Amino acid sequence: MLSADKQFEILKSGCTEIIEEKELKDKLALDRPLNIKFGADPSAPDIHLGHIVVLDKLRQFGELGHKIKFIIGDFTARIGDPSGRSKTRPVLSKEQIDENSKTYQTQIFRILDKKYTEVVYNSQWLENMGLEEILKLAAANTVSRMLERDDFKKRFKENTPIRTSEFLYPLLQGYDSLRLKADVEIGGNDQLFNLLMGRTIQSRYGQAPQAVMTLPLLNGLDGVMKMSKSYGNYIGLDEKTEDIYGKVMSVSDELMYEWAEILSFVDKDAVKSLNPREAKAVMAHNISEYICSKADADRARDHFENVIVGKGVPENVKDFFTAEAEMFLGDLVFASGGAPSKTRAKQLIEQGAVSLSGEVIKDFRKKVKIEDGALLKAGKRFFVRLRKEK
RNA sequence: GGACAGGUGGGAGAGCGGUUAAAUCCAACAGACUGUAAAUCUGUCGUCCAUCGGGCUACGGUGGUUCGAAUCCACCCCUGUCCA
Repeated sequence: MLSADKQFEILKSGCTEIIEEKELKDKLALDRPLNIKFGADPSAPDIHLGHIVVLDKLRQFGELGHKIKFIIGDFTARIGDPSGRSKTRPVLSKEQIDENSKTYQTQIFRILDKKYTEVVYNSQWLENMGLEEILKLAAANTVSRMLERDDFKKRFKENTPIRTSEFLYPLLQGYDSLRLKADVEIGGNDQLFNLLMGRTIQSRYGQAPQAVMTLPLLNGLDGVMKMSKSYGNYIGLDEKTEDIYGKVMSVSDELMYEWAEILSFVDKDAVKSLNPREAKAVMAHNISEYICSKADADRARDHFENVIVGKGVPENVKDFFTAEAEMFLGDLVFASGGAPSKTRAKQLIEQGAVSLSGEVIKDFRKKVKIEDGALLKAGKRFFVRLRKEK
């Protein structure tokens, strides 16, 4: 193991806050693998770029020889984490949560190594918790302290509902720390309150409080709200590399610089010195490579330059089979999946977004012959090759 | 338990008997332009049939009043405020 000072130096980089720095140093000096806790809420199945900030930090811990306790909050997901919310989260069914946790795991192990990671479900101890225990736990905090939380305060002020159950969430999360004997818990900036609750609970039960480490939140594609599945402004780990690359390219110049600061694997110097167009391409490549692979990232870049910038045709175009000899263009666009409805197809066509074998057609009622191998394009990104069904 | 306010399209938020598929803003999509799927400008933005145009569905739910309802009435469900 590296010396405590060395470890601390590595771990500290990129953090927003460490509580307390001295405590963390002391723990590292114990010279044993520490229990590093991270809780994930399986209310949405997709891991996105925003999660990577934290996952990357966990990876560092793991590689330094510590043990990652990756909690799937399957039980707490039934309450819904109020953090950073302006609304009560929708409560999920058990089935949905199970489903989500599965996809979750396959995704996290693309970044974390199984050798230092242990996955635990908090339903293991929360499911059969007795009322007596719950009451004891609930006594660990006061209503006014709960209302000090910014998100609760806001909702309270704006008269949006706060369920009593939501008050339990941080307490249960703190209880998780107790059960896992967590030495350190890390999470996003918005988790600060929940993380600190772990310390409170641990102390109350006579356990040494965990050190807390928070990492910056990544703003989503819109550049305004934090990246989140429910806002639809995210880049998912499971997306096609072409889409990941493209989404990064579509980010505003401003957001690009923000991301470059936060994401450790982006070549900051290059991004700062190049012009925005080039800088964004570098960042898009860095991110694609981190999530997928170098080969995929290269392919995505070529695709982008060729198809989007050069208005060319992608290499692998899907086939659309039909037995018809001729069709109305509008129907063709709809049937081939180029538009979600016929009305949409019509609109696309009238806007000049549809072309057949390179020729733009603006008449959605035009009967077009289905020629084997003809290329249909609808909008910037939809391509399909027509095939005659025998 | 009582009094009051409110529930509108992906989100925010107008409308309060017909001229409203429903203002406006945001998001989304398309086109132009460009250094980019940035920015900017223009357009589109329920759905089905129809190349004019015409249906159907839609304003928490169910029923009702009316020639006609998102708009009025009744009951129900949900949310907030104040009082207890």
